[in-house]
Amino acid sequence: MNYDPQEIEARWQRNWALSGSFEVEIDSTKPKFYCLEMFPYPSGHMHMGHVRNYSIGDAMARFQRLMGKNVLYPMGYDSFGMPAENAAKKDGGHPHEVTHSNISSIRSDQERMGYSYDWRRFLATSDVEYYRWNQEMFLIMNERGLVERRLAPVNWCTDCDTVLANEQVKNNRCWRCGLEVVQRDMAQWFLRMTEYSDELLDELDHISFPENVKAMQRNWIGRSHGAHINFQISGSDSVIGAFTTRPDTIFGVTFVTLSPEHPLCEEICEGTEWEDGWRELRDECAKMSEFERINLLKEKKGVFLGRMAVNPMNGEEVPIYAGNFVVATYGTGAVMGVPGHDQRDFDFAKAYGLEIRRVLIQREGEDPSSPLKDAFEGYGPMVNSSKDGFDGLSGDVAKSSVIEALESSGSGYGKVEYRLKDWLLSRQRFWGTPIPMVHCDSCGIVPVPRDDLPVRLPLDVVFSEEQSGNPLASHPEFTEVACPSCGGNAKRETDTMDTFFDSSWYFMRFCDAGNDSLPYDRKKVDYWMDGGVDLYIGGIEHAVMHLLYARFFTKFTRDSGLNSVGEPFGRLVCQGMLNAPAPYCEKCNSEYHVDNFGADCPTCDSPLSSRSAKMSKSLGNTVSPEEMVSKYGADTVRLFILFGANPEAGMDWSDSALEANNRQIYSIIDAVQQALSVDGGPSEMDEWLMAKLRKNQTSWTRAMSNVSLREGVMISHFEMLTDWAWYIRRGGCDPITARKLLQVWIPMLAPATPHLAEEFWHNFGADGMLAEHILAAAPDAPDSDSVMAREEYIKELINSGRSLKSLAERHSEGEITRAVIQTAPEWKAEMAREAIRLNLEGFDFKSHGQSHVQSLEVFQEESKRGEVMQTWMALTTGSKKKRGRIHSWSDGEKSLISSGLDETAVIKENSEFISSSLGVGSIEVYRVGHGEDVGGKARISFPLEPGIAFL
RNA sequence: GCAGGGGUACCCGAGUGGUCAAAGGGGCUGGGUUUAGGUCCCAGUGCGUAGUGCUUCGCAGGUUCGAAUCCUGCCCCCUGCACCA
Repeated sequence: MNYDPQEIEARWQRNWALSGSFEVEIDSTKPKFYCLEMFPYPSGHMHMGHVRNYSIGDAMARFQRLMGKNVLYPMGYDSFGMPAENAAKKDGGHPHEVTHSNISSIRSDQERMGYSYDWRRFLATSDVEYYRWNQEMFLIMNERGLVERRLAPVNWCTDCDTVLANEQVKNNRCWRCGLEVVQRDMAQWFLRMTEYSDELLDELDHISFPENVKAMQRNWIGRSHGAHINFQISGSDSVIGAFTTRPDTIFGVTFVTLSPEHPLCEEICEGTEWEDGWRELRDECAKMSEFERINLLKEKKGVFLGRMAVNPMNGEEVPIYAGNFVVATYGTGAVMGVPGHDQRDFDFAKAYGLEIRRVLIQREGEDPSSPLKDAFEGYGPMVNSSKDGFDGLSGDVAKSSVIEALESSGSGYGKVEYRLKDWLLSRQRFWGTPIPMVHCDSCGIVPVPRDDLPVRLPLDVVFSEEQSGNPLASHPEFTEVACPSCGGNAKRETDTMDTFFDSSWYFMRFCDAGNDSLPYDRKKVDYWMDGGVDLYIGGIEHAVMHLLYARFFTKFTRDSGLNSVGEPFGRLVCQGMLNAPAPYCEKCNSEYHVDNFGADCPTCDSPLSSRSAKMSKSLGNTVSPEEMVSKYGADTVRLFILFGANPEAGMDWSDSALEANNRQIYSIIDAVQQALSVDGGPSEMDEWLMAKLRKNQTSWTRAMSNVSLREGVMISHFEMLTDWAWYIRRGGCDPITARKLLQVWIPMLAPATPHLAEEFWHNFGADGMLAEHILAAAPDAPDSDSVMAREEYIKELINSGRSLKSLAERHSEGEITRAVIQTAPEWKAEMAREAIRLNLEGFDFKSHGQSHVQSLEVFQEESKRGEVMQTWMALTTGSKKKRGRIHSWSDGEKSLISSGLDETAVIKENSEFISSSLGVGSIEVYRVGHGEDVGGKARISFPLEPGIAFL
């Protein structure tokens, strides 16, 4: 076959589209499989990371179709967001046009790869057909009390000109542009995601996300159980509320610390000598950059505020400090200081000369007054409690006793605190879903009635670099509106939604993408989403953001009666990084742009080596999918990607490995063509090939089901080929067997290399397209094991013969021309059969083995005793390092022995093959005793391991 | 510091009590096919040895008849979070 991937691939892509092979609807006769990749932001062309993501998804979608599943596999675009808006600002035009031209180019790249999407379900979140349902969802949330507008300190990114959600701030920097964020007080729209904190956390135990993703989400939600404790300010009506997870250390409190931003600070020290100190600390903290904070915070810094607080448990007065280490936004922004049992407080107390009190001991009997070198942060019995009834209590009992006491005195209560915050939804940008709210002078904030939806983004907006702020705000046709409630003059909300809102439910919209009267039909979503998306593939970077928002959203829609399922994703696979070589300086431990290959380090002038690094524009080590596809075809690129590493593992790009995979494709083509043209007759090898086929199909199905694609591809594209080559080498040439093989092998090639497989299927003359074919499960065949073992026997014989021959060559004068093979004598074979039989009966070889051998007839022959014993031990107990053969033989080998395999006959039948494989002119074979004991090899002969002498 | 994942031969990478000197691929070496590259096929790739032996799966111990695999301690790498009370 003249392999022209460009022609073949285009042709089959056309045919699949024409016949609608991948278009699916609800079908109650088949199990469903929903395969989904995190949809892309359309930034132009597809890059290799996308190729990896979608090649994994497509392989799984195609595999599941072969398994008879009804597979939903859609594609769409997360097309709202800043890059398009920025591009419009820079180059003119409207983000809408920029976006749509990008979508068409990435889509054509995807089509060129042959991904089997149901393109009818295409969606782009920036199209009003999609985002109007965002607005509807928002209004439903509002009706359910999940929307809140409130004034709050928010994260502001100056570069992006907008606020950011907590999740979008990494190390105090904007996740998108990397600029440091600043705090601002603004009135913003929030979604009350914290309503679902517990469910979001607890359900993690029941979903199959990778452990690291679960850990990140658990961390993020950060639930801690503890107590809220009120410390009365001495001589004031005000109270400092502090959250602690360690109420059992309440008697160790020797100070209370407020965050410098805490509103009570000012009240406490205003007009006193302490005020200046506090103001200084507060200002310092407020303007601290991230870098400074990391350095400064190593040193705990605090100022006394001049007043005392009362410990509600014992009435003791302790000083109140403001401290730079107290986070304003966590808990209450106030901490009780227990230096004896908290290292941070310990350091603080040391620095400011505060009392360190021991109120827990590590173990019973320890001296309660022994001083502490460091804080003891573990649990232990309470001591030195300045109130009766607590000493001796420890752990949870101690905690709940303290909480009980606090509750009965009204000075505190048990409390669960979360790190998770409500979702800050509003963005001060144009290219997003308009928030459907109206500000009316007389009615206040009024939601847009659902019948008035959608609130459309105007298309007649001119973007320019000079402008700052949201262009919507200066677009009167958009902002001027009649109040839906009173009809008076009102202004539209100009904030738009965070784009994570769009991606929080698109997977449900895909189930019913064309619906123009509802976000989606409940029946359809309940069918496709049952048990969640069956396989969701994407990058780890969304472990917290997207995956948490989507989980929240699904629970909200469930509680609103829109769908049944509460967890959106059944199985999540995060694909690993795609790396490529980059110049690397070991001395500076840094990577440089590929332009530096062969040069010296730009920093230290030492020679650069090479190291694998994440493909990135900045290093220039990217590989263009278009280029690779035009050079080798999509199938080669897909094969390389899937075979290079399992989905979760990182993988290195390698041009030579890509070429090797291309060669592999040629080999497969040759093999398939050969299989289509063999014209011999049946042989013993047919049964073997069929046995291997069954075995391969079974392990392939298992591997693929488990998304172990590398293993799957290895079987379909490598082992199957090796088997075919062996079949031919061993003289197999039966056209009927070959067709039986192809009937199964060709479909197995489809997940990774679908075009090639489809072409084979066509040449094979099968009915219909492979894309719509269902592969029957491999039939059971009980004799497979021994058929394979028999062939394995010959392989092993050749293998050990080869290594022996090289030894023999060193010991023999002349050239080696022949081999004499002595198979094990009947008594050894008989002994092996008996050992296998006894083992099945549960015979205790350790205690009765010795006496059993001695009772055997062969043992009576004195000259043989040593060999008999040796054979018996090798068969049963083995040596220190090697187990007895009855344990190490495979089922197939055991059945060969038990059925009395005639080794001599097998070798004779295959003598020509064996002698040519061993590179000897001839071989002679007989059972030990039936000929001369050449080279004294009789003793070495063992069942399945004949003695071989080279002459 | 906390959490999660890792460390296997020249490289990538499977393997989670015995069938393991350890799959598969890449690279490298040798042979064959090819009267041209290329492709393709076969073999070798820890050391030893006319065969059952020795050493090796981050380091050091331990459990076991037997450990890459289980346990303990340590070192190193990656990822995320981080004065979170």
